[in-house]
Amino acid sequence: MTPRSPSVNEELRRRSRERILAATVELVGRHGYEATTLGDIAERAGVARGLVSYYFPGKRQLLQSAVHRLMHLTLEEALEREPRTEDGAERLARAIDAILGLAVDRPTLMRTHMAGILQAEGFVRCEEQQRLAFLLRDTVERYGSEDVDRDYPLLRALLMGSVVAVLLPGAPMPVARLRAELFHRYGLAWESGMPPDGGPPDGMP
Amino acid sequence: MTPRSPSVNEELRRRSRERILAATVELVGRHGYEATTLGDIAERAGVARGLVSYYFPGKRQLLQSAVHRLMHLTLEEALEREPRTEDGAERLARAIDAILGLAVDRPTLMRTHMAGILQAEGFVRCEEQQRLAFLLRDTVERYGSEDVDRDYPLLRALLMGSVVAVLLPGAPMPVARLRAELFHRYGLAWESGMPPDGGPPDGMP
Amino acid sequence: MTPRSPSVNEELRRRSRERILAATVELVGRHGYEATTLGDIAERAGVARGLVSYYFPGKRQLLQSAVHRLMHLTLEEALEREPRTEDGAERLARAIDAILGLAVDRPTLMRTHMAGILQAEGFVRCEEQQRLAFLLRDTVERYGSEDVDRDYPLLRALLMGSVVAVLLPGAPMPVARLRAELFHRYGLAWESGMPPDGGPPDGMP
Amino acid sequence: MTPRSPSVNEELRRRSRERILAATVELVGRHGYEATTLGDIAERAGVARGLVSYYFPGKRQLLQSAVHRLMHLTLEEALEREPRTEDGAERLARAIDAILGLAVDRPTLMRTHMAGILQAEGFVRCEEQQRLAFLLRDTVERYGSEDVDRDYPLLRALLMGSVVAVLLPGAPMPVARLRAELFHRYGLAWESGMPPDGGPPDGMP
DNA sequence: AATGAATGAGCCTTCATTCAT
DNA sequence: GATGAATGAAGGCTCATTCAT
Repeated sequence: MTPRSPSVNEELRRRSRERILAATVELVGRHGYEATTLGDIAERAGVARGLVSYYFPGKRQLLQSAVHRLMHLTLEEALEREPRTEDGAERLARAIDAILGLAVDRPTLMRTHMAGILQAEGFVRCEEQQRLAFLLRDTVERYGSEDVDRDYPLLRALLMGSVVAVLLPGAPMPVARLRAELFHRYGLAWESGMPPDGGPPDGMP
Repeated sequence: MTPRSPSVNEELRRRSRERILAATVELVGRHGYEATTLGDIAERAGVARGLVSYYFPGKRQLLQSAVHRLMHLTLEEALEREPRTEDGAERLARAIDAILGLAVDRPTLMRTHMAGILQAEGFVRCEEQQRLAFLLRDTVERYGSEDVDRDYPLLRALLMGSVVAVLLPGAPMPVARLRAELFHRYGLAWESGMPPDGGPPDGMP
Repeated sequence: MTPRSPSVNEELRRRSRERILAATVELVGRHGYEATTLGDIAERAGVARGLVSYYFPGKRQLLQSAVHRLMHLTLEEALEREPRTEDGAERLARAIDAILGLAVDRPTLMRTHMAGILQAEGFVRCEEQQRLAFLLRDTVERYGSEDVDRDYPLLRALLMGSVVAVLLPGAPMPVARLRAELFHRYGLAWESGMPPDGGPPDGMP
Repeated sequence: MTPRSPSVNEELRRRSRERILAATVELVGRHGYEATTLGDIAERAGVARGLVSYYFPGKRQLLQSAVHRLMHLTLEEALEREPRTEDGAERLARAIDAILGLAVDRPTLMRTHMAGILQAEGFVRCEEQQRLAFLLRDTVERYGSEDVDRDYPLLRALLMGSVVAVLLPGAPMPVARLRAELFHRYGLAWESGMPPDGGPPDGMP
């Protein structure tokens, strides 16, 4: 007989949002953007169709939030992985490997994401994007950048361009080669980073 | 009621195709992919709505053909520009500058194009794409590659990734910087290539 | 192997338009505005769903066109009815009876129509409305008005207000009474006009 | 945790209701029916979204209550205005002027209202409507009607029809003219009524 | 009495594509 | 070779309403 307490409401909201974001990553990652409808996402998330529109102002923005959240979580996990390190170079290496790893592990999702942010009006500053940006800026800073406002966009553009190069249909660039170029550019040791999926790819010296 | 001669027919066909392709480049370059309908394109080209679908098997493929044709023409012009040269390095430099120049001159078109080829089913081998590929392979070969089947995809991926990096919404990478990185990678002299729009950008050594 | 001739196209278009308009009058007249969907209308008209939107820029405008067309046809028929007359008063009487007759015969349709033109943006000058206006202006003119630009709006407003009064839910005004007031206002003889459905209603002196 | 006393509860309820009704008049009067959502109204009234539906059984009914309440208040004020009068003709004149005044002062609101009661199921007997009806019946009675059950609906229909004629989009009827016709019909003196906004309009004899 | 997260039916619209001519 | 009327699936979105608290 009493309205729900604010904290309960917040928890309710948070849970619904997360279910929707998770469902989005899953379905778009599997079937692509156009083949996934908001109805599919709602169904998968176990919420009503309208709730998706209630929380996210559009399909594209939803995907943005979902992928940026995934990138943030992945990056965070890589940076905090044991043995935890404070070494700036090591952290940058881990960041690079985390992003490239996403391209390898979830090619459809990342392709869709890249396509999305390239399209007009496709890039929107959502909360999740902000969190990812913060983490990446911090990584650049700890790496020893003297001008983060210059070096962060550079790293971001290089990473995104690399993701595209790796995912290019027809004749993609081998990840190992791109990793090597990026590592070389930033003066990182090959052994750094440690891609979750194992050691150096085949064919690398 | 005399049947048209085959050659006249072919000429008619060629003209219609070209008008459609030109209209596509223009409209998509101005308004983007989704905001441009096949009806708009047909109207602009001065042909009937149905003719567009009659010549091109889909909207996406039409865009592919249109952009690849533009890239091919641009590249060809750069390579044949006076003073014509047979020097492989110079020709590669010109090719890189031509592609980066397109990204700068027609950002919306190139963004749309990149988004298109990233999407599932987005990349189709059309005639125009073949011609572009041939020219680029030739450039790699004359540059001195010993393994064109390895080096051509590499160059292609690097170029496409660079276009994305340059066009990245939010915080793009400066073209000059990217040009420098590519030239350095391929051991090209800064003075090579000669971007049509002038000499080295400010701030570059 | 030759495109359809323009005249054939026009006939095709006219037929589709009319089927849609007729279906609209029928369905909205039976079930009301909100209970009728464009899909229902398309189905009834035997055309594809999209064709309705192709010809009419919106549901409301479609209804406007449909009802104005009906009013025009009804009015025209009343004015041309045998014995045809050139007498201005008689023609005005017929016009008044025709409009009031519509309110009586198709209450739901006319209620919906009145509601439509009262709503914001609800009144749009469509071709059908123009034709109706022309006929009514002509009637006012032949009646002997010295200032049609003043007297036509007056008649129109009186007629529309009368329709509303006749259709007012809860406690409508008897048509006969309203007819009497209008006829008196314009100095028309009770015997004029001749409503199609018979002589003077019961209870009138 | 002490239960609120019944009277306090009632006061709370009354206040919430009134805030909602006021917000409705304001928002619908400004933006129209469709452009106003229950959410907007709740926000403006400073209550929760659900409370509006809790108090009023539907959007249409809410609007009915809101406008009928406004009409009742306006009418009441006109009838009680100093110098207060018991003269039946004078009171009827005031009533007519009050209603026409509303059409002039709040065109969007009254248009919306008329559209609402014309629509199927649009007319609902709410408490506010009852109060308005009572006041108008009383006015008819004091005016000297011998058959209120016949004359009240007549007056009501004439008034509503007049409001429509005045508000007709495209080519409305001048209020002064309509006022004259109504006054003439009921044998009222032009000087009666006294529209709040001043004396007889220009151009009237 | 009041809250607001959640519901979900239903709507209009767009537009690539087809096909008779 | 070309036309354009017609198709019809698909889609995102709004919003009045419900209900647990």
